[in-house]
Amino acid sequence: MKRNIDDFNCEKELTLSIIGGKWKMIIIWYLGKEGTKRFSELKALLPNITPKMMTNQLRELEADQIVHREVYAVVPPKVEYSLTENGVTLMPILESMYSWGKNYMDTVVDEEEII
Amino acid sequence: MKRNIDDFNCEKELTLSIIGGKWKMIIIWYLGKEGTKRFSELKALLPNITPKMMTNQLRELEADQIVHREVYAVVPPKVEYSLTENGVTLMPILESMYSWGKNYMDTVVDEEEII
DNA sequence: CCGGATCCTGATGGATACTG
DNA sequence: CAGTATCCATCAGGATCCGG
Repeated sequence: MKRNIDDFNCEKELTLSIIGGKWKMIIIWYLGKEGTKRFSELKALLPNITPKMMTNQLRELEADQIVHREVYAVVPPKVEYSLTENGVTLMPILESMYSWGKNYMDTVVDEEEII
Repeated sequence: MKRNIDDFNCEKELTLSIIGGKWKMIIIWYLGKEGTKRFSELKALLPNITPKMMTNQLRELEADQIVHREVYAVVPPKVEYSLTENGVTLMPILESMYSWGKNYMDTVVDEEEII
């Protein structure tokens, strides 16, 4: 993800650019809730994700220092992913978004047309 | 923004789909901080936005019941935008994202290469 | 078993000009 | 003043195949 500092109107946008990817929030969520996961364990939690997208999203989160990637030089290959300290600090925000969305669904969503 | 309920892994994604537009967060932010604004007042606060995008983003926020649109039948035309109660409840999340992003910038961003 | 390389598409956002 | 209309650029996300 190219990121130009001028693209941000303010710090909120930076935050959004980090968690805004299609799968990033659930990845962070699971790593935060369940701790360290191997590539295949994580993939098992995200039924519809392709390996490519997993790699893609994990790499971006790694570049943003949200996720830590630990490679073990063993056969068969073993790679473990976990949250960094920065990543852990995101959890409260995800919690807020979770409960806001939950409440929103109850009060608004079932009144409108969802395709 | 088309929104299919099956696209959401969980409620966080719903929240993201609401605030995730290019300009939505700043719009909500300003309406929350400064209160009711006319179209042109809001546009003046967002230097690089085009009228089309303003309309676009405001209409989506209106459909999601985050923003209220009040039209006055006068000449010249006058339209005022304000946050709904639902919109106001988003402010704490934006505050969190703001301070997280601020802190992140101090601790991480200036260490890495930003193009 | 993990994930890189390549190619492709549709949604999203932008420029510019015009209108009730 | 408060938008529309039209056209176009970009890129995140996905399919598929390949490699260490």
